[in-house]
Formats: sequence, structure tokens, C-alpha cells
Amino acid sequence: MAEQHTKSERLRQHLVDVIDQGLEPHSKLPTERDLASEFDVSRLTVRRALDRLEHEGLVYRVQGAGTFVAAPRITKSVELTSFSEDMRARGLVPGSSVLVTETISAGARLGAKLRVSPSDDVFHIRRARTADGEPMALEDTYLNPRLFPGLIDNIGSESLYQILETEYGMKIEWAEQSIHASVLEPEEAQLLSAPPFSPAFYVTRTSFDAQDRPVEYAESTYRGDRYHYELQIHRTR
Amino acid sequence: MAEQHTKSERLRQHLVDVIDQGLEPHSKLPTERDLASEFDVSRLTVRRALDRLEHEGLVYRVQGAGTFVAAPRITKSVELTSFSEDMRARGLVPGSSVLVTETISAGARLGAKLRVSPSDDVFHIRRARTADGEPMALEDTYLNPRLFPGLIDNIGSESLYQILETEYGMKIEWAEQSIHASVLEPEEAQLLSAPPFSPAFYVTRTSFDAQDRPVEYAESTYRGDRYHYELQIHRTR
DNA sequence: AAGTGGTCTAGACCACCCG
DNA sequence: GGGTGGTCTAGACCACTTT
Repeated sequence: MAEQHTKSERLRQHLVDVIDQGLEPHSKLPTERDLASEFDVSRLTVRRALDRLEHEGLVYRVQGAGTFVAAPRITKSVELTSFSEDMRARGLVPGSSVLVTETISAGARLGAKLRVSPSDDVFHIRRARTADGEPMALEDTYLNPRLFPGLIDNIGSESLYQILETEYGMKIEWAEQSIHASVLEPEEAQLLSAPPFSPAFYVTRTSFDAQDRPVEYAESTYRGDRYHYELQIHRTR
Repeated sequence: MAEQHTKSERLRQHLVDVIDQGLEPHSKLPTERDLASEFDVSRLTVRRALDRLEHEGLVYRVQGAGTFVAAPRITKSVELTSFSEDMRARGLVPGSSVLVTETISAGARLGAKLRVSPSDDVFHIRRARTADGEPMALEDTYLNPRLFPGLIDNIGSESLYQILETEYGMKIEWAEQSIHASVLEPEEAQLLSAPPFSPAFYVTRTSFDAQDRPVEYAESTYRGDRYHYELQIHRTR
């Protein structure tokens, strides 16, 4: 676990542990004032920890009554995760096999996505992604070589995002994702061990760092019979 | 506009107005301390207003440097909207034609979704939804007749959500939505004027009110060639 | 070195829920 | 009426960016 360096984050983590270790839904948590004195912090610090837990859906608050453990909900709202995290969240073991690694000329489309000149080089990685050993998706990832020198020689089965973060200090902050309905072309179907022309998701994603620079552009085709989206959506207030 | 009753909300609204009235992206806003003294509030109150604006993507903050107007982003994160709102947000004119209205026995599946007995009645409404006059989706909506007496006789071309809210005081707060890849069955294809077996989204949605009671269950089939999802996703921290 | 946002404190008053 | 969460204050120190 990463070190928690703020008091409110340490308190939040403590409360997560307490909740996970067997508190029933709708159990009442200690009052904000009690938590403040017990952990020797101000009430505002307690409220910051609870704000985050409420936002994450682990607790709910009722004015005048207290703070309570939320009923676990099956679906979560959409979050930015890697394929590996996504699969683990679904209770599946993620895997990956690299089909292609190459350096190609960006061209107009990829150049625009990654904000490089069309004549510049980009890395291209094609991988088959698996869940519990079964083919789940084909993924073509494109990266700017200037940001990740030498990367293409170090691709293994580890998480690409992990490598970007640990080796290059690159943290992806947000992404634009587009989801289309599609069917598997025969070639894709064969690579995914699925019937040709069966339903599929075609997903494109451009990922950005904290300075809003495009870091990665990826096109993925997911088997529609094995993958779907579950989301919880709220009225914005 | 609804009345803003907290200081931080009034300040937030004021800043929204200022930003909308012509501030360029990356313009620097006044410092938190300046805003605090100008509006005669504490710095924490300023920070709460800015927190919300940052969350909404209108501003970004750089520690040690300042707070800046964010570049407008094309895509928005997923929000809970009706078909009509959704289409209007895409710049299309929504329409609807009612194909079926009937009262049927719930059965096990619908009973579970709407939390009524399998032998209870439910309303069923089948509609073809159009955008700019072109067929976009088929939608089967199921409702609990006890919550909406007489509704089935009043279905017109107006927004169903509008009727639920104005006639029955029902406000939908959140929903669980599931999105599957699919293809159009010949019957659906004909109703949607699309080729049979062409790509489609199959979407189910259960909508809940503020008390977490299921209000509506809907199954929709969207033409994949005319509809897709665009979302902006963020790392949760 | 000065200025900015990030975190935290100790205390206050209000709106709301419950016995 | 007593306790709870919701909002707010005035001030402090820290981490970081900019000059």
C-alpha cells in the first residue's frame, strides 16, 4: 500500500478497514465529534475523510441522525482503470499476450490523437487480452516514443500502465473514451476464438496526464458475449 | 434558477457567471485569499466553491501557482438523462411513437426488477424513439401501476419522465444501467429501418427514487450505426 | 524570498432527526 | 431538548511554483 501522508487519508483508510472487517450495512458509525476526539484530529478532518467515503459509496449520512455503512451496490460508476484492474474488479484473472510490437509512422489520424507530426514515429503494440485464460479483447495501443524511450524493447506480460508509471513516472489522470457497437471481423473472431460476426464492443480511448497531454491512444475490440458495462448513474445536482 | 442558500454555492454561481462571460481558457482566477476578502468569506468557503468547480471541470488548480479556467472539454462524464435530454444534448430533435400500451402480469423477472409480486400487474409501454425523425431505438418500459394510477391512459408523445414528475411528483434520483453489445433481430431491424443483424446496443435500466425504490425498468435497443457513448473518465483519488 | 494552493485546528451557529 | 450532520470563521503551518 502507498503511504498515506495526510491525516484525513489515514483516517479514511482506517474507516475502510473497519467497514470491510464485518460491519453490516446500515450500521451506525461513531459521530463525527467522537471520531475527532478518538483520533485526535479536528472535526473538519473527520468530515474530509467521510466526504470521500460518501463519494465512493461506502457510507451515507443523514442530517440529524448519523453516518451509516452503505448497502453494497453491485455496480459502480465508471472509473478510469486499466484492463487488468477492470478484470480483477470483476473477479477474473487478467492476462495478456503480445502479438505485435513495432515502430510506425504516425500518419494523420494517430498524429492528431497523440498530438505529434504525421511524419513522426509512434510505437504500436497489439495485444490479446485474456480473463481467466479466455480471450476477451484485442487491443492496439499507440504511444509517443519521445515520452517513453526504449519502451518497446521492454514490453512483457506486466501491466503497461505499471511500466509507464514506475519506469517513466507517467501518471494518467483522465481519458476520453468512445464506445461503439460492432461485430467481429473474421480475422478478429479467429484471434478471439469467437464466432465471426458475433456482437462486439469497439472502444477507443485517449489517455491524458495531469497537464492534459495525450499519453496513449488505444483501440480495443471486446467480445460482446463476455464483456458488458454496468454503471450506476446519478442525477447531477 | 433555484435559490442558493449557502455562501459557497452563491460564490460558485458567481464564478460560473464570470467564467462564462468570456474568460479565456487558462486565464488565472484571483487567489483564494483575494476571493475570500473580496466576498467577505473565509478561505475555506472559497475553497469549497472552487472544489466543486474543479470537480465539474470548469477550473484546474496548480499548487504554488494558482487557479485557472479549464479548457472546455468535448465529452462529458456519464449523467442520468432521459432519451429526450440525451438527444437534445447531441443536437438532435427527439421524437417518439407509441407502439404498444398494455397491462400485463409481472412474472418472475419483471417482478424482481420492480419489487412487486409476480402475480401483480405492471404497465408495459413500447415506443420507437426517433432523433431528427429517424428511428434511433426501441424501448420497452415497465412501471408499477400502484405508483402511477391511470398513467397508461395518458401516454402521449410528451416525455414520460416529465409526466412522472409533474403528474405524480416522482423524481428519479439514480439508476443502474447495463450495456450489452448485440445485433438487430429481423423484427427489430424492420421497426428501426436498419439492416438485419447490424450492430446494436442492448441497454437495460432500473431507475430508483430518493428512497431507493425501483420506479421504472426499461429495455432498449439502439441502432449501433447511429448511437454511441462518449465518456470522460477520471482517476479517483 | 514571496506568493500560491493543500491541510489542519478549535470553536461557533444552524437545520434536522429522534426519543 | 439533546444530539447529529451542514456550514462557516480566523488563523496557522506546509509544499510547491515563480520571480
